[in-house]
Amino acid sequence: MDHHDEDDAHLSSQIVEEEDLLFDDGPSEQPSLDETTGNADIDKITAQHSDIDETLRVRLAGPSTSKVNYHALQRLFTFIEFLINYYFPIQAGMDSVDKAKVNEIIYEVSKGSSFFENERKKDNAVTGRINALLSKYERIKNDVLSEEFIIVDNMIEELEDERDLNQCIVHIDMDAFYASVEELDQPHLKTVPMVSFAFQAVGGIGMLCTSNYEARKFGVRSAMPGYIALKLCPQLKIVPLNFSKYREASAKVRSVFEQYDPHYCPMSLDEAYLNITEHLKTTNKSPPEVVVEIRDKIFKETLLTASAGIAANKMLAKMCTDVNKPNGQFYLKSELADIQEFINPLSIRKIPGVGRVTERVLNALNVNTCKDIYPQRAMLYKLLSDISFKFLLRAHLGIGSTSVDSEYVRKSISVERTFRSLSSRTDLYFKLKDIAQKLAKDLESKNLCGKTLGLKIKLTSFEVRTRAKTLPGNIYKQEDLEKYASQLLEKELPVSLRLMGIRLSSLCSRDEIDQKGVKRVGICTIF
DNA sequence: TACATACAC
DNA sequence: CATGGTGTATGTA
Repeated sequence: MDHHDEDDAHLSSQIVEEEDLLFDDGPSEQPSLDETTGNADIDKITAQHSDIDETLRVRLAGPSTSKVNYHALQRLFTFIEFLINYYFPIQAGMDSVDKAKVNEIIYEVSKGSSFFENERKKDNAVTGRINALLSKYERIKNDVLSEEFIIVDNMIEELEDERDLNQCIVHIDMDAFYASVEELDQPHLKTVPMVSFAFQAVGGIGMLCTSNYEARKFGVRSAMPGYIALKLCPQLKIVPLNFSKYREASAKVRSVFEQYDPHYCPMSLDEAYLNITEHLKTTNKSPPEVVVEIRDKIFKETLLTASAGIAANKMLAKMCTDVNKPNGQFYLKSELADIQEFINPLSIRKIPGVGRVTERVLNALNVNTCKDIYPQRAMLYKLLSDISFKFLLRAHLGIGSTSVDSEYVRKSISVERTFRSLSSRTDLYFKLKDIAQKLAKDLESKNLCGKTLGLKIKLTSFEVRTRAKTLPGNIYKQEDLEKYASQLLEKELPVSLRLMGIRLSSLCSRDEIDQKGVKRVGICTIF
């Protein structure tokens, strides 16, 4: 896992590749087919009864699994299944027949572990947050909110000024990237459920990085512990990671991107944004034709397939990628009507930046699809922060950034490790030295130093704590990292830990500082 | 600034 | 038996 690819500086340690959204979100966005479609009824909002089984199961099932409303959805299940098979008859991973069973198995296997208990705690915290929001709502629900409607509608007008429909943005995502690369070398793996793994973690197989589409049919996904995957699919074939191979394949893919947008922005080894507006001026081809050409070239170069989304901005392009994966693409025309039609029926979970928790919160406020945001706008304006609210409004309007740029300014750098539970002073300080050394090495290779030092610890109970201190000057040496991190650790003792990490932020280049660690400020004159 | 959370990959 | 690592943003005190 040691990559020194400077090009990948900020990506080099990404282990888990893209989430398996196919398996997940099929059913959860389907309530829009139900009678709940249409304007969310503001009076239907009721206090959340914390259904531990339901929310916890979803939480345990992993980051990419969205809510399954067992009560409401059970009824819809056959219908949804029919629809999915009708619209996506051959897509692997869409086979969600056993989704409830998968979550059940994960739940049963996890039950009682420290991890589980911690998840339960986090889940309860979210329920508490939701109830607080709902009681806030109770107090305002009878207000007319006419002022708020006016404010929000003005806001919408302002946001409309941000809208730029003149760019053609493409989001490209390699299909089951690591698994597909492995299948090139070992074609027999294509027909068996297979995963790549990493993280020896504390024992056993470790955490899974990616799975092929055969494995996804069993509910096996990235970021799942190996032993649970084996429970779901005992015949699972587990393959070790070969990062150099993935980087090699990625370089070939990127050389194709380069031809269409020299400023393309890679998000990981297997994913990137391109702005093909300029390229389109050099050809008679339409945007989707160009993207077919790009995917074609990728295939010829690597024998790997990619999926793509084409739209007016990055958010929409990313959402479009999801529509026809794997090995497909979707073009959303840059017309207001088309954009609205595309966005409205989508589950809010499809909005990049809306995860499990936000989905739960919004669902509690009767916002299930992007369309629901609009009728609820005055209420949401009252209940959410300005930033969160504007974020939702932009999503609803289909407004997003069109800036595709590979420039990157790092804001922090860190090293963290998980290990078998440690509690003796000696062991803990030895670990800390080890981590400080790794961080010092990274700082060295990137020529960085910084003055805010953070310590992260995860107790054996999975409780996470972070402690930070801003120092008078910049540091980068192992001894300094170790010294200040030790001071922070000291105050936490005694503890039994399963993880330790050190982070350095408020960074600057070592070239910019003098011997005292004081940042040398460029003399700015007005002459 | 310090800390906890949420999210992406 | 057993649940990762790196980085960003945001809310809150």
